Amino acid sequence: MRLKNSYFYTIREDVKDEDSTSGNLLVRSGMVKKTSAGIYMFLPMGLRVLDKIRGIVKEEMDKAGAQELLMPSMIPSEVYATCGRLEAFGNSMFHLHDRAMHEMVLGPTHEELFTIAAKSMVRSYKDLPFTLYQIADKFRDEARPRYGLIRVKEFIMKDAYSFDADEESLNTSYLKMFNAYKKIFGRMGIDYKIVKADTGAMGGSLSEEFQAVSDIGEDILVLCDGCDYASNMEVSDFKIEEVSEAKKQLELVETPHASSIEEVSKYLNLDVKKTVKAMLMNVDSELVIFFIRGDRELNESKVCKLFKVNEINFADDELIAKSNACPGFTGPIDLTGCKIVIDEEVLSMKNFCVGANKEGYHYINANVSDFKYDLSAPISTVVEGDVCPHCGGKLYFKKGIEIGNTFKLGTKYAEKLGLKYLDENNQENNVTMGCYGIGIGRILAAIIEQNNDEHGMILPMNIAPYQVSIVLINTNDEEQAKYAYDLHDRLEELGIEVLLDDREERAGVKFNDMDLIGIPLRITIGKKYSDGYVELKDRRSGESIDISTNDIVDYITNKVNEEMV
RNA sequence: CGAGAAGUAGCACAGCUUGGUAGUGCACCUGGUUUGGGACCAGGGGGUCGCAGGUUCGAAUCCUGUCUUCUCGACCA
Repeated sequence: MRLKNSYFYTIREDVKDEDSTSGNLLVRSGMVKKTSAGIYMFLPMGLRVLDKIRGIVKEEMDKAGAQELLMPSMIPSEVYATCGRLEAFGNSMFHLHDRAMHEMVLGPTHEELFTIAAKSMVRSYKDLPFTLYQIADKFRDEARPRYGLIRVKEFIMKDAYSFDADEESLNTSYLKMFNAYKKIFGRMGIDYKIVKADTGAMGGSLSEEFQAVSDIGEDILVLCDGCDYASNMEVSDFKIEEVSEAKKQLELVETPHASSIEEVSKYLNLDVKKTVKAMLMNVDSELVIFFIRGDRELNESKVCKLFKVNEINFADDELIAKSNACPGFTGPIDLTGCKIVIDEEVLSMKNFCVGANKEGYHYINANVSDFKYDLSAPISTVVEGDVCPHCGGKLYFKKGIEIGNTFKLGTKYAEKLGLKYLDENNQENNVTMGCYGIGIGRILAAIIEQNNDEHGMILPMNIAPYQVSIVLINTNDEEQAKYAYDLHDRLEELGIEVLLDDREERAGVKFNDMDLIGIPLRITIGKKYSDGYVELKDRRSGESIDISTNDIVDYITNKVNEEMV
């Protein structure tokens, strides 16, 4: 490709409305352009990169035996109503209607349609198993789009669905996809972790996330320094530390104006780990007060699962008034008028501090035997330094960008949509499903977040929009120009993707642009040409060497092949 | 959805307090000098100052409303 007379631009300064390195570099390189919040155009240079990522994903899906198809984006609402997912997605789904006022949605994910497609084909156990996938746009009305391509309202996703006769067969299909994912992210050189995760609106029994490690990641990954335990904070467990301490006498103490945990522990000169705080929540319009150790947070996803609800909210004053709780000084002792749930950890705590349900007072040396409760369950989040539930090692955190997710769905969708098969004994059974997603755009953002410097993005050979660039320094030198065009043509004939910068710009402008868009190898044709040499520069290492014009084609061919994975 | 900030040329911004010819840098066009890491000189093109009302002889500037974008939170497969 020649740059002269082609669509290509770059922006020299950071743009104001991008809040991430990758978002800024994508916009500055002219790969994408924001249409509105969370919606982007992919311009020619950006589409090439996207296609590379898509290509690798497709290759590995095909190798794993999955078959590609394409589903529509505009889908009748009834399809989602069948499995109760209109509610599950709520207002993160885009709604529209056709001229006959039929209610439609823009698909946020496609379990239902794939299940319906499978129904057309599956009759007997002999028809199973198989796996289908598509690479297509998904629509989710994010409350707050963020970080360039990472959180957007319209995005390209690879979603695959496996169909099996039973759980055992699902495990095989699942493992195939799981291994394909490892290959995909491995080939792209992404630094990632696989963590156990919440199944959320998808439902099912197991969910594992592929998380690209990055400081701008929105998920917290809980990792262990002693073993390979890895989980999303939403579902992360920890080992409760036993406190062996003689029980002391309960005591009411004055704590004027100290209502927050920090204030109380400071005022009483107590370790926060010796305090228990109350979370006054509205669960299904009922007041539930949760008690957890002072330094922890309430884990919403664990609580939601416990109560089988989609969401919990803070209780309002009206609801709180149904109990004798005193916000800021709420404690479990003699608390009435609400449901009391304590974290499992509290059972192991001794002589802790709790609110006294009386303005300006707390109890110290409280113990579980001092109060009644309705339920005890693990309901709090992990903090760094907690003990690993598997090996006893120390847990630490990293942030991650979710680039892939695999689910064992089980029979949820098959049951609701009537996807059944006849087994060897002529018995009707539900098909067991799995689903597997990869965010194509997120991968691009994650790669850039992990690979950039002050000059721009540094893309791997198999992702970069072009493998090699040729910078023709002096476009007026006819001999050098002719050589540049010839070299370009010869490399292209050999199947190498070349970008020839033949614009009438100064050398620095061209160098900077090639660096910005992350082309791995750059050939410079300039002052050493008369001696029979061109310069070859490696984007990642920054090292450059002079190569004879006789050897450059072979050298480039070998180097490109070497780096393609 | 709650709180805050901002919308002026393709991009980044000044001007607004105190109303009176719409500016700067980059980018773009023409000519010249340059030519290996974002050149220089001279000349030039490009704006209904987010939108709609209002106040005023006169509004980018003051007032009201509205839309959009960004930040923090809530939400999030």
